[in-house]
Amino acid sequence: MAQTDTVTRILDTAEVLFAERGFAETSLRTITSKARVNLAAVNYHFGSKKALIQAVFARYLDPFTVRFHHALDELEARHDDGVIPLEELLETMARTVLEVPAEKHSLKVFMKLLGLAYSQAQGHLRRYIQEEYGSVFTRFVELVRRATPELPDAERFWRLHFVLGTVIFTLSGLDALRDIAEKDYQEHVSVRDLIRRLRPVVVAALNAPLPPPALPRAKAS
Amino acid sequence: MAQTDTVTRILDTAEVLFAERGFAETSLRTITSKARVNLAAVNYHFGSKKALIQAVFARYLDPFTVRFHHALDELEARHDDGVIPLEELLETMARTVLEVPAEKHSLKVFMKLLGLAYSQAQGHLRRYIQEEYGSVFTRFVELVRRATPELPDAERFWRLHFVLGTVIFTLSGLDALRDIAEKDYQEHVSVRDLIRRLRPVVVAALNAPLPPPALPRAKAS
DNA sequence: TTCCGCTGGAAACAGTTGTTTTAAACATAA
DNA sequence: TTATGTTTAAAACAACTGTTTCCAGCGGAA
Repeated sequence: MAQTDTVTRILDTAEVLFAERGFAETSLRTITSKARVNLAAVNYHFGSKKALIQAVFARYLDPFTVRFHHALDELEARHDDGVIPLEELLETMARTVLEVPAEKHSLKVFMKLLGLAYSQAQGHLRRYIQEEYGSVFTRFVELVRRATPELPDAERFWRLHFVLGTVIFTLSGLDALRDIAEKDYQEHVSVRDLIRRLRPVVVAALNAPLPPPALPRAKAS
Repeated sequence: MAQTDTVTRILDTAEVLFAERGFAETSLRTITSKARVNLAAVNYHFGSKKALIQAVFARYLDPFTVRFHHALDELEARHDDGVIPLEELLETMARTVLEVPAEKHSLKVFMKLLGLAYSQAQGHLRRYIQEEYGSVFTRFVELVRRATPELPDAERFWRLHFVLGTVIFTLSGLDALRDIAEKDYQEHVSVRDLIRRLRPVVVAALNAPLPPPALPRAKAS
């Protein structure tokens, strides 16, 4: 069982280093030396650095999508009118996100990786995630649509991305923010605390009054 | 005046490339060849790649802080009780952010750079921005504090970062999101449209009801 | 004119990158 | 035993990185 050891040791080391420094700033030599495996092992087991990056994500996202689909199945079964209250949807998503990394890995690392996936160039990664895991997101959006029928489609689209930004930004920059917060307010902040604070804000954001209609752009003066 | 030409040509090219690919993924050779200047010009005029990166930010942030301080001065002068309504504060900030890049450069690039500054490792950049421009942010936070006296300090701290995440995330990923939105909703979205949509959401987020008090963490079962 | 500081061009520097190849060791299973 | 798939070791590969050096040209000042 030495083979599994090598693969998981590479993944464990790589995800931490990627989360700390980003993808381009982390060399294979740094990973393999810290993981105490041979340099060639990465290309042997994964094929390339790109594939390694995708594998790191897959290890989180595969169990997440499975669990999230299951959770949504149960939720839909409990509401036979097909309409699930917004709070329950958000609650379910939060619970699933919390559960998955808790099994073996750090939630902090997971969120930081998600943040990187959005901000780093790495076109192949965005494409990979979209193609591989886009369907869960689509399903979730459709359920949110039924839960907020009064919201115009375009408005809901944007607001979902607004709150997505809030969550990813906050949780992926958690370490730096936590340092500031603890220094200024002498208060320890766990991820669960943060989610507790996040919930009313997200609900309020989605239920905010509609913006005034767009005015035709006036000639600049 | 050939010297200024070279410097600004480097900056103009660098900011676009940085925004598109990130810092580590953009080599000096790519910049200098696209800008049609000599490779050595970067180290000659700026000293190093790090300094180039900081110079790119300074070109945006220097005029921004000046204008923002002025705008806040005027705002404080108009409210002699020292309390400025939250909506006015947000409105002023949005206007200033919109004005600065409009002079010469693209707002999209500016926001993407801000997003990179947060997510990319680049410790030197965060330190530089914090030391160089932290005071404007501190002033703004203090004004927000007076505008929302009912909010506990820690709660306001976190909510400000929540909305900061929303804005940076949305505006820095604008291109990708716009593509999806236009395909699905046949609606063109300008940055000003987005800010119009953003306003009620941000206000609602800051004014959301307080979360329930934290429960002591139960032993996992 | 001569001189000097600034700018630009081309080349070279030294180091790192991802990847591949060679080889030898190792375990497990047919 | 003979295979088979893993793992390590060491080295080399070609490409690319940021940085530095050397030298030619330039403008304006003496």
